[in-house]
Amino acid sequence: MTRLLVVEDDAALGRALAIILRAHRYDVAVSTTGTDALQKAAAWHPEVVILDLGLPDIDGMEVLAGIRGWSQIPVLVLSARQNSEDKVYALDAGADDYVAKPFAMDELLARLRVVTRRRETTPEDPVVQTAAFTVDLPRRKVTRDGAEVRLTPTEWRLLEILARHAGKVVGRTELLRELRGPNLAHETHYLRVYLAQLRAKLEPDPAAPRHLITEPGVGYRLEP
Amino acid sequence: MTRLLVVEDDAALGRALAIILRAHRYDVAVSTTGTDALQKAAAWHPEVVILDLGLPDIDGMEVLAGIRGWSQIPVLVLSARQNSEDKVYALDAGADDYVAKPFAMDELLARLRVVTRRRETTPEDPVVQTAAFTVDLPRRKVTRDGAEVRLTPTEWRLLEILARHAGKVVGRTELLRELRGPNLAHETHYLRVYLAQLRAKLEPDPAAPRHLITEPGVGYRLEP
DNA sequence: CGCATTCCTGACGGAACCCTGACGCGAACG
DNA sequence: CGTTCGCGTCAGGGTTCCGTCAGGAATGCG
Repeated sequence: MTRLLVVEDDAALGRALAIILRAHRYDVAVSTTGTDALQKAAAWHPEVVILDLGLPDIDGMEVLAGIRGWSQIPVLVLSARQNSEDKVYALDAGADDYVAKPFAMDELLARLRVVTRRRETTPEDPVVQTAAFTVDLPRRKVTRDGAEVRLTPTEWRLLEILARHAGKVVGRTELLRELRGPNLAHETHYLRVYLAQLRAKLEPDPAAPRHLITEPGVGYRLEP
Repeated sequence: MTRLLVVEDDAALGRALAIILRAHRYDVAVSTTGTDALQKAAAWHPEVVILDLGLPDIDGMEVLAGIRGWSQIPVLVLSARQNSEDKVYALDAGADDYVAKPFAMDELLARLRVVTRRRETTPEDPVVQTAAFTVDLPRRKVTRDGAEVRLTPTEWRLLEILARHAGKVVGRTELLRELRGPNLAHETHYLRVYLAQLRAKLEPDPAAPRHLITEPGVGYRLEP
């Protein structure tokens, strides 16, 4: 769930927003003051901030500046001011969007999706580690004792599948389907050859594998 | 200068926009039809698109979909429709912002700065360095041993994409989509030729590349 | 209109890789 | 005790993939 910080001094509106946003599967926290907002932003690390500029203690623009001082998280500004001057000021100060009140809820939700969509396209980096080697899936790299290991495309795809199911057994037919398509899902010999190649490149003692383990009669398993 | 494509069927408004935007140091091209917009987007590779939804030939939403089919460049939608329904539809279809007509020019410029700002900050470091050469993305320059290296436009675009994903592998199809559009995403030979040209200009020993590395069967990678 | 640069395609050599076959070994089983 | 089955190892032919060179087409510039 996406963590979302709502900064809104109007308690009724804040509660309403929180309810609707939670219904749309956001993990919502609400601040009613600027100081609390800055504190929550630093401590809770929300992934998006909805910021109403009208706050009781400090100016909303200062809250924005305070956040931008150390973070690039998306900030969507909400304000009663409609003149373009204020919009320009907020947008140039680092806001990712500006919605004037009164606003349509579905539009706010859509604009929220826009700013969060950008983060999602940057996939997280799942890295699988074992005692002997490290598999970096997004970078498509395998390192052993700090040095990069060169793998052929097929070797990599095989290791990738095992790494995605790290710790679990992957059936032979499933592996072969991914590697060679559904028609040749019974050529188990093919797997043995490539498993041997992977072990030769990655295992300290290829004859006694500790991480690329075969489950007799079933398939193979990558043990972290 | 930031390349900016304005898609606007109203010739007078299009010209006015172009003049103002050029005064703000954008490199502007104008399309008055949807087909021309799609063609220009693929051929000219603008960095931002301003898209009016009301077009004479094809629906503006289809233009948006056409661009989103192969590129993630920011698209700022301009429309006379004010109801939130249309806004939600466009935003969810991949638009980065939605400005309703009539609009204040300074607000449009501010929102333009927002979407371009994001592009500039996406790479962690806008300057990618290797042991042999330096790629300065904002200045569009490559230096090697202190001297600037002259690159052709295509060579630069290729290097730019690799630099944006520095350290990570970029798939062949992704590279070709960015370079030549979605239809020719299988001409891998084209990539080999240009990679060779880049290596000849940048690598100390082009026969044994250390930074412009090929990942067999997958794509290429720029190693810092 | 002529020149220069750049873009793109084709042909070719070489290297890397994929896949298959043959064989050895140990365990399970009758 | 012999057979069978599954697994691992080694090696080699065929093929794919990559890099290089070259040249015509297209484009931009003076």
